[in-house]
Amino acid sequence: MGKKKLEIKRIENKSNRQITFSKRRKGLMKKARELSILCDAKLALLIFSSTGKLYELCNGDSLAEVVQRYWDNLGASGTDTKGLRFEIADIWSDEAFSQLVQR
Amino acid sequence: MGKKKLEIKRIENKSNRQITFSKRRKGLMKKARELSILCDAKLALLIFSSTGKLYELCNGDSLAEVVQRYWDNLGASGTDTKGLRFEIADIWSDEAFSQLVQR
DNA sequence: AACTATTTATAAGA
DNA sequence: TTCTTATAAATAGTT
Repeated sequence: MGKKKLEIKRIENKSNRQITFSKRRKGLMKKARELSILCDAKLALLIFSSTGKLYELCNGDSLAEVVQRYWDNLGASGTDTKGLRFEIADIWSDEAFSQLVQR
Repeated sequence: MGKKKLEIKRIENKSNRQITFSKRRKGLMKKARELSILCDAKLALLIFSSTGKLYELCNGDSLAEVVQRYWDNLGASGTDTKGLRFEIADIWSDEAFSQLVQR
C-alpha cells in the first residue's frame, strides 16, 4: 500500500525502517484485535523490534488463557508438560509482564 | 474493506464467521511476515479459532528464539525464571509443536 | 473457489 | 514529526 509498491525485503535506511515499523505494528495490532472480536478467536502477538528492546502483546482475553490453551493442545498431543504448564501460565500472567508490555 | 463497511463485533452467523476467520487469518499472517522482514523484527503469533481446536504460528526466526528473547526481557525485569527459561525454550521448539501447527 | 466493488492500510510527501 | 494524499492491498458480499 502507499504511493509506490514496496518490495518485501529489509529496509536498510534506519529511520525509514523505524517509521515503517511503527506504522505497520499499529496496523497489525489493529487487525489482530479485529480478528479476535469478529471471529471469537483467542490470540497472542509478540513483536520485538530490531533492537530487541521493545515488544508488544495483543490478546483476545488474557495472555495466560492463550498460553493455557496452547499447553492444553500440547498436552493433548502426548507430550507430558502438566507440571510445567501451570508454572508457565503463572509467569505469563505475572504483573511483571504487564509492566514490560508497551501499549 | 469490502463492499460494505463491517462493524467490528462478533459475527453471529457461523459460516460467515468461519469464512471471515479464514480470510483475515491469512491476511494477518501475511502482514506479520512482512513486518518481520521489512523491519528485521522477531515475532510470534498464536491464533485459536472459536472452537479452540486450531491455532497457528508465524515467526521471524524460530519460536524458540522469540520465547528466549521474551524470557530474557522477563529476567531483566527482576523475576527469577532462569531455571524454567531453558525448559520452556526446549518445549516450544519440540517436534510436537511443529506437528500441531496448521500452516 | 473466484470475482469485484469498496474500504482500509500505508509509502511518500508536505 | 505529525498530517495529508495518492496508491496499493485487503476483504465483504456475491456468484
